[in-house]
Amino acid sequence: MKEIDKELIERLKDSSLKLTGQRLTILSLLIENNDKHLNAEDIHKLLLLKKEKVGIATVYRTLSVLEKLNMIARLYIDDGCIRYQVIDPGKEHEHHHLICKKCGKIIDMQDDLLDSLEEKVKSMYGFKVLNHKVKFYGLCKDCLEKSN
Amino acid sequence: MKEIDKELIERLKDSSLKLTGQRLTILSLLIENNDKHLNAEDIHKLLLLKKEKVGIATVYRTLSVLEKLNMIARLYIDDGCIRYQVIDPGKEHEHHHLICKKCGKIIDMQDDLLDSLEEKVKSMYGFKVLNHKVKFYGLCKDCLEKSN
DNA sequence: GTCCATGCAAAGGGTTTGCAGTTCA
DNA sequence: TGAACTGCAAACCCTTTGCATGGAC
Repeated sequence: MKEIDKELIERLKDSSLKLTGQRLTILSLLIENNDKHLNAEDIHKLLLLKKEKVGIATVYRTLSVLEKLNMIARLYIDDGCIRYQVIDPGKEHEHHHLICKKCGKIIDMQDDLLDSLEEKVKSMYGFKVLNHKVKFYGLCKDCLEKSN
Repeated sequence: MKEIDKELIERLKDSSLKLTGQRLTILSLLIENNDKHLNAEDIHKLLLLKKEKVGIATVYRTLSVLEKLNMIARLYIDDGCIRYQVIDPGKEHEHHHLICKKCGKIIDMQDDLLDSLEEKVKSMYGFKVLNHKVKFYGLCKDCLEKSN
């Protein structure tokens, strides 16, 4: 059994929740497609493709459970719908994102380059940073090259 | 007449749009309450309080117009609704935000501390940054003090 | 006078909820 | 067995749209 599944089971137990096929399936799907930043509808469609019959309500409820268990995190790309990303247990922080304004591509940027900034925030505002979300909007390499 | 109103009129003209009382009123309201990060419903309620009769549809349409004219910007706080913030004409970038996980307070942080980071992004990913959104989640000064 | 903007109400899309039946522990 | 979970459909909320009226230029 995968490490992440054990983690899921443990956290479910801690909250007196049950392990179900649907929950496992949806978490696996999120892990497989973590770079795609799926929303509820995406997940539902992918499940149908895999011939897994899961109601859309269950998808929403499962996402809500996984979020509460701190296994996935909401990700607001400015396209008006809620997308999710699996929280890497080894990482304290979420990814940064590079979002191309032209083609809409979302690039993960894993480097934790903000540590010095967080220190400044602490000293200037007395604000203790626990997590951060950073999004850079601009033009990706491909679109930049095409526009030249 | 205020500088920002002139700006509005000019940008409306540039786009062959008209200046209306509603547009002026909503922009003023956004400026007055810029630290509150209003959403469409907030604005509608505030207008009713001021005895200004503006339909909710007009609020949405006005926000859309102001956004296209680049006078306000969407702001995704992770509470599922779209909030807006006036773009300071003198600033290239939007504010950064410090969001307290305990009391929900949102603190504007105007310092542009990310320039060096943007350069790194360009060299590492070939990604040209045009704008960025940075949110720090954590504990504000007050909540930190209370928890001690 | 012409085009754009508004208000109302209805439609739309994504998300949540109630309920009866099912599954997990 | 009992509490939690699921699927379905209806309800819900926020946002958008169509249309006739009103207003800016």
